[in-house]
Amino acid sequence: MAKNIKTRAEDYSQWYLDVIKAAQLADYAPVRGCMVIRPDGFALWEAIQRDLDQRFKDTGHVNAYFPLLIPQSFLAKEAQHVEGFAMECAIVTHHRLEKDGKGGLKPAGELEEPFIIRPTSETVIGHMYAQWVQSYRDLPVLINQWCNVMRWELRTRLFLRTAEFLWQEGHTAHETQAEAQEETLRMLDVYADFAEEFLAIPVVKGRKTESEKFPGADVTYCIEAMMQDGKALQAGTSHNLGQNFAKAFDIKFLGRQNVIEHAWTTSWGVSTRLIGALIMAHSDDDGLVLPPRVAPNVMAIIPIFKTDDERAKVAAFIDKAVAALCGEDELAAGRKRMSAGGVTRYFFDRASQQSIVVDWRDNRPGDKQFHWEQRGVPFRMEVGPRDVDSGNVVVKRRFDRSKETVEASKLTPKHLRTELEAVQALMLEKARKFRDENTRGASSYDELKANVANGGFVRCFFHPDREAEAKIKDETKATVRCLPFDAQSKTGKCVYSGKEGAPEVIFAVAY
RNA sequence: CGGGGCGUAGCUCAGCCUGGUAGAGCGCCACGUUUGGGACGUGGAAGCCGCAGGUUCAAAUCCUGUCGCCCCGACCA
Repeated sequence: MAKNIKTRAEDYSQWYLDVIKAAQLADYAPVRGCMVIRPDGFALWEAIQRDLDQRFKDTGHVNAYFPLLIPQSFLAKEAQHVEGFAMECAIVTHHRLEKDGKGGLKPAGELEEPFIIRPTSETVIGHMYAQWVQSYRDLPVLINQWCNVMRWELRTRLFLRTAEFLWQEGHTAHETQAEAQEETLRMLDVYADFAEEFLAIPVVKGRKTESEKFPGADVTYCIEAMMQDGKALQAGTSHNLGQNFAKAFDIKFLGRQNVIEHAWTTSWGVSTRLIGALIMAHSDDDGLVLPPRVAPNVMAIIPIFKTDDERAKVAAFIDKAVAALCGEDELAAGRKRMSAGGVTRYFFDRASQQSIVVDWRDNRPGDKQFHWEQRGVPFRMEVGPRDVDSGNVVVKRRFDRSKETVEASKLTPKHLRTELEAVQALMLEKARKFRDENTRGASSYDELKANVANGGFVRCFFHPDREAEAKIKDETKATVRCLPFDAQSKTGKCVYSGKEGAPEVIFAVAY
């Protein structure tokens, strides 16, 4: 048992924080609510970026960058938007610092119009699109940006909700409502596929209720995931903004019929919150467990030796194994590479930047086992004199802690890839099974209350209604996570009002 | 922003009530013995006791303010 990690049963919140700390994913910053994403945490974000970015490009999008600061007046141009975000904006009111005469500094020039630090970029992007779009021939505009945003949240949690966070926000403008809707759903599918295929997190696609939708959107779609404590986590959103922002920012074009029309826009985003989801969906009481596709290191090799002779023998064996897995060129390149603290790194796959590490640190083997285990590395391989003599090695699988003795000659890239893919599939399957087992129904309000208290998702019929939702949240802590797509045709008797014709919804306590 | 807990070495914490030389375990460094799942011994480095005021001959300790963290709410990706 890990001595630096509380168990999930003991204290789930503490477990989450302990896992992050043990795996060195993030640290608290000196500024309230902000975090430092450490290299091992940032590598996860880079992996997410690489895969998602390709999916965006594959669907025709391009990247650009818009500024961090937004004129305060922009926010006010869309009524719902300002209402949704005003409360959580950080504002820049001054520029320059000057000496305050007491050995310190004070802000000097007050700005004529304050800037807000972007909480999201619909407004500034809308402003620019208005200038770029003149004709229907300029449409669609399909731009994404990777950036940071800031929301002055009252209560923060590493990765799940920090004041500043990293995300991507896609912003598109279209000629017709139908095209915008198609785009909104296309990107929701991109997110859902990504979550399942890459992060091994099963998600429910659905639509948000009026009270949960994005401020300024006509309709918001989302993917919802279940964490191991049964709580829901919104893992991504895609908004059809209708003509709301186009009207607020004058995104107009001359249409095919020679009349001026407003564009139809969408926006969609996922954030570093996904790293929180990754941790809470898969990790265990021993620490981080990473789905192989996300893992920066796919295998850690732990040499075992006593004497210099043994060390040389083991090193030669490991070199052969690395050459077989990563290639001779990479073995040579890896030897020349600077290595931090005795851990040498060899790229197993240059495209995904995933590597195999050899832990030559001057620690005991047991320490190294725990080290890589807590960091979620999918496979660990011990190589000692006994293994060199027998030609077999023991490969340990992080996902289920199983061990396998493998003939060294079978350690080929193909073999490792097959093993990695097998774990990827098993992890998705396990998470899906957990979610399904923790999804219940309810035919009455009492049953809804009882099942929500059990944790997990509750699928039931319900007429979305701002007041009823607020009341239910008050009484059960649960909110409508979405109206799931996979149940849209069915209607039934509302658990709250008793009225017929209610759509199916998912209730859950959410992060 | 409301309620609760807490800021003392890199980490976890004791000391505070009753003011008077700054402590432990883990980690870190050196050396030795070790090394197939978190080793042991010896020696060592390491702290403006969160920050700012106040009371006092004297403050980690008492008082005021402030900042931050964790948990529970409200808000939210």
